[in-house]
Amino acid sequence: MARRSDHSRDELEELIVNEGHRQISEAGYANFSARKLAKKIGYTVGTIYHVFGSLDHLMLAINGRTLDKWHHYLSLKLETADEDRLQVAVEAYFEFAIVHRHSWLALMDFRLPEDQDLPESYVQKVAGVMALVGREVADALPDGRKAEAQALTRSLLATVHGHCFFTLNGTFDALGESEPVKAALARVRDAVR
Amino acid sequence: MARRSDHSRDELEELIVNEGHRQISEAGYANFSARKLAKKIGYTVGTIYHVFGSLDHLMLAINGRTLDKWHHYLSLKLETADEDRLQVAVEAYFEFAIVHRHSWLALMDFRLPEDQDLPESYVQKVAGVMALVGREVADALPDGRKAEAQALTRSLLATVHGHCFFTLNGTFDALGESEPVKAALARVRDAVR
DNA sequence: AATATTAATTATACAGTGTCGAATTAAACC
DNA sequence: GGTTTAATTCGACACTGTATAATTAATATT
Repeated sequence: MARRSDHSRDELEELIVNEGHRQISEAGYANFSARKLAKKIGYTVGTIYHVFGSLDHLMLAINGRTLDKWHHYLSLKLETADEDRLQVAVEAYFEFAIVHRHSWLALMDFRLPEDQDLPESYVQKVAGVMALVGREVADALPDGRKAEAQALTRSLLATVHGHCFFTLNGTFDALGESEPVKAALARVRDAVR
Repeated sequence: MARRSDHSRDELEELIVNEGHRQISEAGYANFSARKLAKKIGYTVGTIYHVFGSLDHLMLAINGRTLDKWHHYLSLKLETADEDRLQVAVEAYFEFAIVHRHSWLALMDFRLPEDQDLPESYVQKVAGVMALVGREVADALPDGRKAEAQALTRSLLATVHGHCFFTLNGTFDALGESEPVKAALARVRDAVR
């Protein structure tokens, strides 16, 4: 059928990203398929293709949704934190990744073909998460070092990320690490003291 | 044909892993296919299936090969290093990942189904890399802190890994980080001082 | 030396996948 | 009411990993 008015273009986009995000959250990136998604929302693959152009673009939208949720989660946790805001940030980073394991890993596993680079909107979302953490890093830094805040934030994000990644992909299990959050926080403390 | 004597079972394994590793090195994990690999070495998919049982097991073998090469590379670099061995270790970590981009990323992107866990032989290889770095960390640590060496090594591996990962997957580009190795090394120095 | 056994290799089939263009068909326009 | 427009579906293509049955070459047995 054509130009069905049961969903506007925007509604359809929302519908697809929503269900796509749910499927990845439940079954993981490896088991994700556009056909299954289409069937679930009562459309055909062609429609998804028509709306997003390719699986890659759909994945960017789905991962973008994950970034939004992540930002929201971090922001919420930081809102209600008083003391030890760095600790809250690190813990929230881990919590989100562990609770939303599959969609968080999809964020890491998916990569665009080498010739394409990330769309600006996506980069903005990443920068948004960084800005959130960046404020805490800046606040925690002694007065003489405030200028380092930006660069240090990037580095600490990577630091925490590494610990989080090793936790989720089994490397820390293999190496006998049982308190990864504690370790990550210790590295952060080493850097801001 | 059957029981062809042009390759023994071991030779065949070696042949497959070798060509598989080469293909991933060149085209990346996403473009890897058992059929292409089989054709290249003059066999059929069935043979690969017969030898390795599944793509997952083949991938473990290929990634195992990457770990071997990585270990070898690190070990070589550390052999000829005198001063600043920690810096050499961090730089070598990055160098290998950048030069062998695709196979290094395959190491991170590939994941077994959730119910299976990594075979002992694979875990041993990961532990081998850790042991290599562990010695340098232990040496760099002040006398009073030698007991921390093991735990700290795990944490610093994760730290460097995070920086390396963000370098390769474009996150650092998005965040404006232009000297990731320097940043990683700074975090390491923060921790061992 | 001929035959029977064993197992490596191939052939074939199956149920999927993303992509894509042509054929529909519902809605909007005149 | 007829025509244009574009959303949706359909069908085809070239792949993928998996799996089993059919071959066939090497080995063992007689």
